[in-house]
Amino acid sequence: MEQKQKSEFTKQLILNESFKLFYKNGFKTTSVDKIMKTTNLTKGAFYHHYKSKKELGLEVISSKIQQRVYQGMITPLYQDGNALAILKVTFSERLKSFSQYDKQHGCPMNNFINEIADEEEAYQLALKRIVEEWKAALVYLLERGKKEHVINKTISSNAVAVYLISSFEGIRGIRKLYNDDSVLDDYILGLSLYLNQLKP
Amino acid sequence: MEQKQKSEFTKQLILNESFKLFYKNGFKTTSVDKIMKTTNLTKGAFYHHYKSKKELGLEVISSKIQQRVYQGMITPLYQDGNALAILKVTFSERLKSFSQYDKQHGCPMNNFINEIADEEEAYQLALKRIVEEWKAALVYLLERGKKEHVINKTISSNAVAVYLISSFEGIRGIRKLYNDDSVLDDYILGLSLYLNQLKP
DNA sequence: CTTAAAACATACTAACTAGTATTTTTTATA
DNA sequence: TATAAAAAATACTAGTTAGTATGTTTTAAG
Repeated sequence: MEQKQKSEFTKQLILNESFKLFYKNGFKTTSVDKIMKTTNLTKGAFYHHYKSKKELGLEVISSKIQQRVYQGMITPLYQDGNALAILKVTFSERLKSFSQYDKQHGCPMNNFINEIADEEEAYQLALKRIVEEWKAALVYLLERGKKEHVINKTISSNAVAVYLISSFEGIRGIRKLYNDDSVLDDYILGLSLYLNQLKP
Repeated sequence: MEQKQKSEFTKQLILNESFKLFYKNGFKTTSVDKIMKTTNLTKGAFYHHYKSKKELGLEVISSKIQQRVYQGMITPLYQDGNALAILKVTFSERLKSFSQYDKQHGCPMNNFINEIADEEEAYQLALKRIVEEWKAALVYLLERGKKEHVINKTISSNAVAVYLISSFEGIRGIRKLYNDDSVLDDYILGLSLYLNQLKP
């Protein structure tokens, strides 16, 4: 009984440290050796729990990264309340809540997308799954907003959802180039202009 | 006299092949060995022309990538004509003009930003320079549009410029996840909705 | 034609890479 | 408490990495 728990703990430890190192230094340039050094375990433990680095990468995406996006950007969209206000708050508060570290290193999902999505279909699929769920949540909220006469019925929810996701992921990258938040402030202003124009 | 030309040709050859390989496989995972194999030259030639891989990376950014962004996204903004129409055409035509290969591999600049901007200040600066010139061109065009009563004077040109750049770079990444253009069509629709709302 | 420098080639280093083979330690259970 | 399986450690392989040291070839200029 205790063994299973300990084993699961080890696997999670490797997963957590991997996520951190991938976020900090990139996936391809983080070695299994480096990961295992931070866990104070050895390669034997790694290959006991994961059959390859690729398998680990996929699990980091479908577990750690998905959780993060859900918590920060998807779950809030299912709240009750004015759809437009929820959009505005979710996007801008998320940006404002990031630590200096997170601003400097961008979006873990976007980093993965740009580093390895064009390399291997398995990564592509795992990442697409998250984006699609994000998009679905946005479309749901926009449609609700339309029903409740808060959002212009003539606009395409799909198009707005894609545009919102694109701009958010884009700014997470652009922000890496700067050492202050002015570009984020510009983005938030641009976003709120955009959202205001979705009114009926 | 001839020597200088040949030497310059070699340096450009290395630069061009590097750009292609960085675009295809990423910067950190493209080795100097691989680059020199595609040029049919050897390591001796490489380190004669470039003092390090980092120096090469910086030159790829400030030369190859800058040229590409200028040609595709900046120069067109300085055309005469309706500012809003120029924006719409420049962004959507650029997206539509990409080859399958370019759609799959995203934006070279955005790839660099997400791969190495948080690693080394020199890369950050070289990339920022391009983004700033792009932003300046957009702001110039938006201001001209305001003067010519084509664009709403109350909006912030800076904010719109940042929002446009973010969404464009974002969609270039998101598109990597898909095998068809529907997400690009959604983006273009979302963009034109957005641009229409910039009218006075 | 000689000479020196520039352009490039060859052969190396030391560190790192993903993954494997084998052994030791720990744990559950009979 | 004996035993087998799970968990983890150790030691290895074969390949790759950026960069260097030392050659050889080519070219320009006297």
